[in-house]
Amino acid sequence: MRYGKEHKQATRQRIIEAAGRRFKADGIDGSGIATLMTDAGLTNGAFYAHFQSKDDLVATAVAHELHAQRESLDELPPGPAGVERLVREYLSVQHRDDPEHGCPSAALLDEIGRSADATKQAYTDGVLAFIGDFAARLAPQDPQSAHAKALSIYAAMIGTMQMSRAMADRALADEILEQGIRNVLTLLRAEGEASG
Amino acid sequence: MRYGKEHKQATRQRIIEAAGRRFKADGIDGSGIATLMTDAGLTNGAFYAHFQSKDDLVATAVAHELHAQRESLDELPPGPAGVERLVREYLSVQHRDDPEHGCPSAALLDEIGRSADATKQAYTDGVLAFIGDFAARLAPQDPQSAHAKALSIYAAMIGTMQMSRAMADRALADEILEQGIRNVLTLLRAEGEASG
DNA sequence: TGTACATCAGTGAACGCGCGTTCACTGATGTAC
DNA sequence: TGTACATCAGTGAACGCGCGTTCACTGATGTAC
Repeated sequence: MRYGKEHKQATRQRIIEAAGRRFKADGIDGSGIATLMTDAGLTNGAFYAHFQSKDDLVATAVAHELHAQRESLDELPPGPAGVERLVREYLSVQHRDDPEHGCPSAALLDEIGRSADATKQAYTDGVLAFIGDFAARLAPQDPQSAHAKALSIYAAMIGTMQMSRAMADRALADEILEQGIRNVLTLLRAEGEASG
Repeated sequence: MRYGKEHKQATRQRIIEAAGRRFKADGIDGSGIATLMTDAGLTNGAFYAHFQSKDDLVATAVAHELHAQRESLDELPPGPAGVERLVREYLSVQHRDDPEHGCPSAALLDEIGRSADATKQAYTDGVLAFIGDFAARLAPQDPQSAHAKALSIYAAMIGTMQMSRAMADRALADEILEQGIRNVLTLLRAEGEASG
């Protein structure tokens, strides 16, 4: 099996994307190398031709997930309508019931806090870039002062989503999302309080 | 070794409390039975005299952790000063750097969302009781309408703490806590918006 | 154009280890006489 | 009061299994001649 130059890069990318999904679905500790490689259509042995270790893949996948989340901002309409749509999509039943395709922070944040330095560094870099873009949408004329507000809103959405996912009762879980939407929209409309 | 009637109950309680701390420090998936039992001063074999399975202990420990968090509310002074102290203690550097003795939701919420039904049920019951007491502190004359506000604030604090713990840079992590305090105090002072 | 060879992405078995769980056993204590 | 026995919380070795990681090997393709 000898392939063109792009082939290995494409395989690596396939592993990263499959791993991102699997991590979000089953957790980092809950996802083994053999499963991750099967997801990518390969066998376990090939893993170490692409990554130094599981930690290496985790950091890479976390960076990729946040990059994708950041890019998804580009698909929103400009202005407050776009931000409101983001909030409603984030705190939706669809997102809650499909963590595999959802926010990496909502799925993995407490585990990332216990991870190796490289993973925390990848998360830190990724979240700062995401929050930067998010702040630019909140206040295009003064994104810097909107940074704190963007971060508060992101943190609130993460906590709310995790709480909804942890509920044993579906009606209650739905209610938490609805209250979360109202709460975040209130935060959005409030001017400046959290940006000091 | 034959002991009095209280002995076995006391041992069980010791396992539950040690497990709560270990889970919060290393995660649920990251804590093995042998380690948990060593923490409690026992050997692995004794575990199944106290619990049906690891899942059984997880559900029991989660319930215990939320009960303890609820009881910690009793130590606060009454009125808004007590609530503000809660927020400042929750979003403190001490709490961030000592997850072992901290909030179970901040340490474990995404993992609980992926756990067995019994664990989610224990979490649901525990969090409702905690939020009920918290709401009573927010609005002693109308705790029911404060329920949504209490939940929003708790979710925001959880997300903020997890975010701070995931930062690779300590100054940035500290800043997130400070911004979180300002944000939550603003939410507290806002009247009614999130309680519809 | 046809053949021989080098490359190297991917295979699959194996490594030692810790996992959750089971079980035959121990031995300090409470009870019976 | 002293001895024999029953109890049962706790021990520690073992179970099969999946973990992260290593490695000798395969075999399709690109290159050299």
